[in-house]
Amino acid sequence: MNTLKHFSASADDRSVDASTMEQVIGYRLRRAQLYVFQQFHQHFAELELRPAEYSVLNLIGTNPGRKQSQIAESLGIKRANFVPLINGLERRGLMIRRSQPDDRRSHALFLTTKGEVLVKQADQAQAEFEAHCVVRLGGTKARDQLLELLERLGG
Amino acid sequence: MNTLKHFSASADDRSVDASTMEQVIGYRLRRAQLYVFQQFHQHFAELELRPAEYSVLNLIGTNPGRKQSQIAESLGIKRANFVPLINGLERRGLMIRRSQPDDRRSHALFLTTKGEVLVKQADQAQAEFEAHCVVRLGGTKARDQLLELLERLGG
DNA sequence: TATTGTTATACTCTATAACTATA
DNA sequence: TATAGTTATAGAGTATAACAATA
Repeated sequence: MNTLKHFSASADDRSVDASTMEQVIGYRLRRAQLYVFQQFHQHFAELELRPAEYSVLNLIGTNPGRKQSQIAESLGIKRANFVPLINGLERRGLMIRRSQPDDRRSHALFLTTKGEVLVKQADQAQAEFEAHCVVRLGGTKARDQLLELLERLGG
Repeated sequence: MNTLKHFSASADDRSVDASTMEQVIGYRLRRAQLYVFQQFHQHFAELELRPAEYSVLNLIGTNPGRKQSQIAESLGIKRANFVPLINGLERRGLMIRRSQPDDRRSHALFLTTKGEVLVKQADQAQAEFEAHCVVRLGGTKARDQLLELLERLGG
């Protein structure tokens, strides 16, 4: 080992300057989103629900009887990718597809009783997690500001 | 077709109510991030740079001579995934690995002249894209607020 | 023994094309 | 001919384990 490194600014000693990237909105959005999803995963581990699965069950709960394509499109999920997602939820007995008499091409989605129970638990876990985020943001006003700014960004 | 559907609130007529999910920070973060990355992709199509590739080249440009592991860790990229990423950049002649005499295990990273030229173009494209985002956010003050809120969220 | 870079691998998410059954 | 759901598949992004060279 070179003892001179203690007196020179060798590459190993210098820390990485990421100040430019830290100012980039997209980069910071990505890092924050990954972090929040990681936290979500910890809070929802017992319920065995991933973010997309929770959003689907939540949406079916507040919109019973909608077609697959309606729920999928509302969440920005391609209908082809939606199929295996709800296959898993249906296999777990959390929701069901029902054929529609008036248009036998489409399937209406409903929560099962088991699904309703899980969604209630998940909504509770989500409320607690959200409260945790609000504290870190500095209050509900800061949270509202963040949602407003994200809204303006589009998407 | 059943003409009665014009008088009843059938599932096909109702739109999906996503108001609950719209209040969820993680969900809104995800949607906004996907949208911004999609916009980024359009702005950077000519340069053939994906977000991760731009961040790597930018960081090497401002931190020449750092080890692979330093750049990778700073961006939250696992060193195993960093290898194929910079393989592509090196194959395109945008950067090079250099063996370090003082520690022959590590590779120091540098931009090539071609890489420096591309990074300058990319920084320009990024500045324009960022300005576009700032306009949508409602000014630089709103941008600073957003970055501050994302900072508080952690990650 | 520990670290750096590498390879192999697997799992998730996302995107597209083509099929089926219905309309 | 068009639509809803499905299947197959391919491409990214991400995660872990194990290895070679070096410290």
